[in-house]
Amino acid sequence: MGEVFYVTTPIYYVNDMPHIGTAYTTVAADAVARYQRLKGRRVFFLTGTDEHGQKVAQAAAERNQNPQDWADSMVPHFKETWRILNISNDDFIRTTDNRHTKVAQVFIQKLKDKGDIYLGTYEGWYCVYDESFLLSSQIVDGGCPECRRPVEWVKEENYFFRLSKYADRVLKHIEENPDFVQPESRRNEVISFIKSGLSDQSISRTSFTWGIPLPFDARHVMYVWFDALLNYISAIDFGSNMKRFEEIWPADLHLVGKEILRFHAIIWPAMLFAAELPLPKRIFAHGWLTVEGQKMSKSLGNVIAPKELVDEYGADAYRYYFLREFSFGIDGNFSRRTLLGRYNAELANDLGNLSSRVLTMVMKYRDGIVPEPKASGAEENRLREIIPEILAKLDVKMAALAFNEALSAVWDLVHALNRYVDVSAPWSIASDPSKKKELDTILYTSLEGLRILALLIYPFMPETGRKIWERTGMSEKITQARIPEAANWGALRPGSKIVTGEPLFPRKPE
RNA sequence: GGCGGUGUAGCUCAGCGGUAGAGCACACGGUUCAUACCCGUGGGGUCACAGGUUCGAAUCCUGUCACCGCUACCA
Repeated sequence: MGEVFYVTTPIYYVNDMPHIGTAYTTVAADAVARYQRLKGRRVFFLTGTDEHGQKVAQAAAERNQNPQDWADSMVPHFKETWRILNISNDDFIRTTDNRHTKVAQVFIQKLKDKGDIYLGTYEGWYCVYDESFLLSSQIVDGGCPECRRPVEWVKEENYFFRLSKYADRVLKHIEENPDFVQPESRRNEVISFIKSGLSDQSISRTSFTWGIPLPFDARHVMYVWFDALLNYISAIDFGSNMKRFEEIWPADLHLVGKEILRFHAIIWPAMLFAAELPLPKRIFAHGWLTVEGQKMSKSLGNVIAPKELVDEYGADAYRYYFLREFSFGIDGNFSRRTLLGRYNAELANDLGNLSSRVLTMVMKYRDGIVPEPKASGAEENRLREIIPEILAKLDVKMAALAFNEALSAVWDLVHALNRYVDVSAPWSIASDPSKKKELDTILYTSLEGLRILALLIYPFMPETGRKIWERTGMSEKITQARIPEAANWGALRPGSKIVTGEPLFPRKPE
């Protein structure tokens, strides 16, 4: 079971356009997926959209559209955003897909048959926007404590899921598996929340119809969260192709924002226990992004679309910035100043310039032909020795989802290469025929270092990794390369032809 | 109110019992292959504050202040 490395993003709610917060999760998931593929794992990387619920129905009604048309019109914005960010998802699930609604119905029927779902009545306050029931004590100034919108008094018949029945099992699982919910601070919050007592969850609605009908009572539609969580199994053919399902499930990693951790860490495991399915191996809640020190919100008008930044900096610089600047588990602040600063200092000056200077010298001194290296000296050995260390560190940091530290480790190689070139000073011996072998060795070593660097960069910046790889004269595709083998010294063949090109990251004015 | 976290160089943060660290910014030196880039060196911190434990505390304990998260409750 679960031979495939299965990584997921949340499915994004179609009422909002994708923004840098949405993309943050997806970019991180993509780096994980690409890194695992680079290591030779079979990977299944899933993202998608969450399309049911009252909010969608209302948004559609405001535009005189039916909900399906409205959702259909929103989905391309997500797909396009993932395309321009070079996201390598293997599938895109929509909760309005037939394959999803079928699975959701099969799943809920199974729980009903088991007696884990019962009919009850709810009377109380309800926030339409958040689709959540509220205690009167939670009401703040007559509004929802979360979104501040007015609340409604409702009385309706609902089906309930016996969450309370599984509370102890979920708690035990979280306590016995320290890696199940991360980071630790979030795990502690989840534990204390469960300990404070869980009540059964209302999982159906009758006040509107935009949802998946309950197979055992067509007057009800499924509560949007119950529906949404099931995307993780509907996309991999639960119930219809169990062979495939078992190859992929359980998920190795659910990446979520901190605001939806509770659904993933409590309700989802309880649902899986009820269905007698294995639990995901790990749920990681990342932090939120502020923009120039302020919470990102429509009312403040500071919501940033990824496209805006990609148009200016390119997809790879975008990806690099968001993975390098922030510590994944905690909140971070996006600012134009730090984006520009990292772009110029780390991408243009450090990496781009390194690539230029090495390739230019090979072109200039050896007509673009990869030279045959001779005996390694102390500086060559020093450079070569750090590569296994960096590989090891990269692996540890990627396992911890510490993308910023992983990239920092990769940049150790960038700096080491720049230092190597300086110390070796190939330009000082370029015109001395008696130093030909020495120059050959320096140029080969620089190129080979650059080639390996391309490989390590690839999960984070796929286009840049590919370009550098090809420019160093590698004819094999980087997509076929695997670490650690491809990171072994000496794969670059003397006699190959290197390629120069436009600067990878042209410096931008401050 | 309860539980938890954070407070370290101008900025962002790492360190979490053994002589204060990184990157950026700043200053100086080297170099000229390269995207006016790279490499090296340096200045800069009573590690929030006050007590305590210890041979020794940024690191452990207690208290205070500030900010943050989760949660509860009163009106």
